[in-house]
Amino acid sequence: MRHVLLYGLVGGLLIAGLKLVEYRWLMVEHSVEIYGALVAAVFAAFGIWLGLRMTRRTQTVIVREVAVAAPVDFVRDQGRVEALGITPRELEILELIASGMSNREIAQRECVSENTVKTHSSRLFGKLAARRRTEAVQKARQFRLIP
Amino acid sequence: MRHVLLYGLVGGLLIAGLKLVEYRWLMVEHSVEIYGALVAAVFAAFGIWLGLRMTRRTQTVIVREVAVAAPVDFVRDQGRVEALGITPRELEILELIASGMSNREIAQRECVSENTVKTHSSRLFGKLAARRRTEAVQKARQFRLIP
DNA sequence: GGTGAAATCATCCTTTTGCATGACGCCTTC
DNA sequence: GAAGGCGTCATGCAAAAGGATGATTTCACC
Repeated sequence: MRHVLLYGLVGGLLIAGLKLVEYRWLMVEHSVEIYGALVAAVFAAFGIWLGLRMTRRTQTVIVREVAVAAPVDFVRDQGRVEALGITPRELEILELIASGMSNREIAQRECVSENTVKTHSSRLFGKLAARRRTEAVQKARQFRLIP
Repeated sequence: MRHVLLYGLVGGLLIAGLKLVEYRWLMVEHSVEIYGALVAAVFAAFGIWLGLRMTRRTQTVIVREVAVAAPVDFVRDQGRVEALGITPRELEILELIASGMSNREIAQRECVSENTVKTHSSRLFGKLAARRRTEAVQKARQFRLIP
């Protein structure tokens, strides 16, 4: 880390500086205790500063999930789809049923016979354990198969 | 702060300890530089530790609002209800239909005859301009009459 | 005390839906 | 090439749903 190198450098300079101070400038007889205390104080301050510096940017980002009134973009529970063994075609029919169309209308829209639609919806009901289309729609919505 | 007092105390003890070490135990002629480096290292470490300790709780809590599937508390569009002239009873029947029940089941649940349920739903379909219960449910949901 | 909305029930009839069952063609997979 | 999933279509029957119409009761409101 850059700080450590910087720390070492500054430390060395400080020591040298203190030595100079003792030998060249003050020329006073300081006791070793005072000398040590000086060094200690300087380095302690520097350490605290370094510690603060190192931890200053330690911002703990707490992602709090807040219930925001969001137009929940629908995502299909694909796992459930596969778990129930619902085929893509059945899913289409399911959506059309949920939109309120009759079997006949669905048949015309999808260009298949009404019997085919009946077959699909029957299988769908079986897989959803529903006995009516309204129940199928309700359960499908619960299972997040349709919006 | 408690930490500062503790720091001073430990600092004094350390200095005293180092003095003892120098005078009583090792009795070796250490250069002032080494002695200073020792003290510096100890106090620097202590300072860093103290700095870390002091700033540990300085967590900047950033609350990031995340759009989460908010079960938007449903509020019925009472205006629409009145505009369509839908009666409370019809609204009840509508909810039961939307929950996937058959006319017979609704009749039993509400302790009325199946014919009554049929009448209610028929009127409901008329007011909602729906020809099937699934369509009625879809439109009612669009109109925010039901969740 | 009459009026009207709301809820209840009925009857007849049609349409829709649901269930069971079988079959065929097209793919992919083994 | 056999097996199985998927989509397609059919037939027959039973149940459910829906439409039209009329009737009765209750209750609030004028």
